[in-house]
Amino acid sequence: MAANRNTIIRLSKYKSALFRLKALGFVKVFSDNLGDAIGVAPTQVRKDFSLFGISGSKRGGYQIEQLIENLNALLGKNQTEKAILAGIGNIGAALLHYKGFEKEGIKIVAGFDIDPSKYSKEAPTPILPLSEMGDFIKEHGIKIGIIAVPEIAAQIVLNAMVTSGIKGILNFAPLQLKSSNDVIINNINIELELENVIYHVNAMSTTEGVKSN
Amino acid sequence: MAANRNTIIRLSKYKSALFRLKALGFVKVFSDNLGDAIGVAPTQVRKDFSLFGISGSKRGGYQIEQLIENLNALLGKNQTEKAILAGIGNIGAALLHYKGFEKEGIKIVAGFDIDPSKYSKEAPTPILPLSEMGDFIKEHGIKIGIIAVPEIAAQIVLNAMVTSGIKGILNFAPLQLKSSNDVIINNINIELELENVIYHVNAMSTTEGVKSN
DNA sequence: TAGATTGTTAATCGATTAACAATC
DNA sequence: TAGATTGTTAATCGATTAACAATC
Repeated sequence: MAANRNTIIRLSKYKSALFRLKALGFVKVFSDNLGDAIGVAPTQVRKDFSLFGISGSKRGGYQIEQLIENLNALLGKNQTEKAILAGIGNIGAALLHYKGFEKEGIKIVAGFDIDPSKYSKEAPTPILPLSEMGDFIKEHGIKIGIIAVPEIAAQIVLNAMVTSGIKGILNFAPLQLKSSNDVIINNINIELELENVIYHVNAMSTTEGVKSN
Repeated sequence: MAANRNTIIRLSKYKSALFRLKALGFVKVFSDNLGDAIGVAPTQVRKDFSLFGISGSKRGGYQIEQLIENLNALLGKNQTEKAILAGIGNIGAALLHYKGFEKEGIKIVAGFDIDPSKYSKEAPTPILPLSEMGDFIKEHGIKIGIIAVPEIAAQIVLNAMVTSGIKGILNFAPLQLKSSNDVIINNINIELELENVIYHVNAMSTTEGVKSN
């Protein structure tokens, strides 16, 4: 009934699809089109919108422009969201330079690491000692943290973030992090996702007759 | 009933937890412990195992060593799995150097890009022209591909992979890729996951009374 | 108007959890 | 044996989908 994780993920997907449609010059859209675009049933689309009080017109579908505005308001994309990043290793450095965040209104305002050779206080996005992270979070009122430190350090970094006021975390360390339930943690475990692909590929080739080879 | 995505993800998580328990010197484990470890109900654990014919002993729980073996066999982790990577940008380069795959028996055997300055045929993991990807896949019988190219190139790269025989894909380009249903595609959309965290943080602070601030 | 599409209620489906007999 | 834990069936829960009245 409520706004569960999958519902929100779908809202974000609708928004991406709407931007693409808008870029193509479309002005209105039907639940049918939008369903096709993100691979769900049209009823699902209408149900999702109705859940958040977004309505279209009975015969004319939804106005794309207005729908985007509604979704932006809902997803909190009307102001830029500041985030910090802990761990400037492989993944961390990639995230730091990742272009995709900007268009979603997300800005990584600082990175933190324990390795002094990584520090660069004058960079556009400064890299600072991990020991300064807590103060930085408090001083700038940051709510969102990204964890890209090694597995062994992840829980400690998490605790430091939460203690200083972080409320939402995207975690790339390959373990299930735990915290009190007034903190949102979203775990992205790349190994696990790849392992999952491999499983399904192998399962497929054994179940449904081996092809070619 | 069948082995859906979430079930497999849980199996992988059990396996990680079991490795940790084993490292701590434990020999056997109960569904209760394992449930705690990955945050699910003990019944869920037993159900999952029973689904794959993994059984314990009525009074003594499960032998960790044996359980790991069972899970490895199931998840196809008994032999190394070869994968290729398309797109050596921020994310691609990070994945190329990512240490986590090795311990899961996954090896990226080659990277591909269109930028000649990225090529390095002699590197331990060679970076080759994207145009050679198809032949490489066929020649080495690769089944798993990772896509880390820009959004605009993703569908083309996907098609090239599938045409050459790739059966499973982990996609980091921020769009929902589509293919025939004998190809497994697992989309990791980092922006979307972060946006999701932000939504829930904002939703929380408005619903459950703003705290401190 | 007739036709098409929304919005919502009811039905279905699938996954999780509870209950409990079997048994170590 | 008594107590604890598995394995599985039945119940519950939640999310998706179908159906259809309202209406543009």
